[in-house]
Amino acid sequence: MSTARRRPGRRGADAGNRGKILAAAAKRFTELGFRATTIRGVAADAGVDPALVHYFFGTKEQLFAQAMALPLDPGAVVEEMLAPGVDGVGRRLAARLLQVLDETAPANPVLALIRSATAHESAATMLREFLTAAVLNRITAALDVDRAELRAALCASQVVGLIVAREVVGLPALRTTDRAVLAGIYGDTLQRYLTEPL
Amino acid sequence: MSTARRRPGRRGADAGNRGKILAAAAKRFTELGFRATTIRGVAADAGVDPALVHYFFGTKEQLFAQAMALPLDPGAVVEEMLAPGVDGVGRRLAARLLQVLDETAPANPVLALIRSATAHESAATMLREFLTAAVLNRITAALDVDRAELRAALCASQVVGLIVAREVVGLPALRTTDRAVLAGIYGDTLQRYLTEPL
DNA sequence: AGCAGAACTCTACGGCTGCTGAAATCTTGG
DNA sequence: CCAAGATTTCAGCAGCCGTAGAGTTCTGCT
Repeated sequence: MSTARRRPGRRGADAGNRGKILAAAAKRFTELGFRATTIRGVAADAGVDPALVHYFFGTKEQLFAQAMALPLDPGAVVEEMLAPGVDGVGRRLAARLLQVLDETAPANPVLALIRSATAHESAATMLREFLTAAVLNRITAALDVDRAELRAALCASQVVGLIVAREVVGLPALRTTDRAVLAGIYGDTLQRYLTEPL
Repeated sequence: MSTARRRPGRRGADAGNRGKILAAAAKRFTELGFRATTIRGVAADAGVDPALVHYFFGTKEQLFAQAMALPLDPGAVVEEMLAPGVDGVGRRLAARLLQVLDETAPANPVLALIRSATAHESAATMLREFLTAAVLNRITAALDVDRAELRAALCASQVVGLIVAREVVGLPALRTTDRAVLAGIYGDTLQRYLTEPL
């Protein structure tokens, strides 16, 4: 039994294999990071020959860039955080982050970048640019405070730490404690990093 | 030229290859994490045949455990943090952490565990136990506060975040800002997590 | 209808990995 | 001084990996 090999050649009009590959790649990259993700594994998830992955997306690095590009679109979130004004922006950030962590666990794209940044320099760069330029610098710029870059970095360090401590290290207290309580605690920290005198 | 292969057989009485292998393994594990470290690479650093690594330490996982066990001995540090009393314990923790990060960069053992925890479950467990049981729980226990486990986890999240943001992501502001300033900011956060009402 | 090209699979190459068994060499105890 | 044991290298197995090239089948245009 078993192999049941499929014949080569073009499939039906809307095979959608390109999309399946992209989805499978995003999933595996987010859960395993760059290095531990294999083209063969992605292809297996998508029900496709590994060579097809290469045919559509080129090298593994190009696949990574394309699979990770889509899930990261923080523009709308930033607007939403800033809309109600400066007061409580830290709290809103923390609450939103915890919500997203719960909803997307364990396949959070930022977590994917963190995992990959370990062994893959370009992922570290993607993550650095995403954290600062795409999210936090926008917030600090809108708040018009001094030492904006430092404030953004402080926030990033607490955000990253929360993600890693919860999802990678798996500290139990961060999983069991009520989300609203955590949002309050971390919100105070972020608010201080953003607007209080340093 | 080159190969200049060495003949097999026992070396001089105090070849010390076992120690060389252990040191090379610790270095590579700390800089690259578990997965990206190869036995062959460790052997090359130690100037030794890869098979000798297996002869001394068994599997790669056993080598990891033995190479990482030594650098993590936080007992004395904890005593030192608590000695002057509760006031300013957060500040002392932050200052000490930043100092150690500077001195050991980029080969910090905790960073090694973080890198490895990505792809290696036992490293995640080691890190979790090290962070909570070996360090932070001792502090919270000595402070006699409520919600000790949560407080320890909060501190761990900020500590881990600082390490990752600085050493893995490489946020510039965290490298250029004066160490004392950072120690003050993070010290306040840790102090709040440890002793303030939540 | 016919043809260009897109989609798809097969096979395979070269390289790297952890790990093993055997042989070679040295040290040490008797 | 010789046997037993410790250390060290060699050679290689089996298994992954990313990637390339050639061949097969289907779609869409004319």
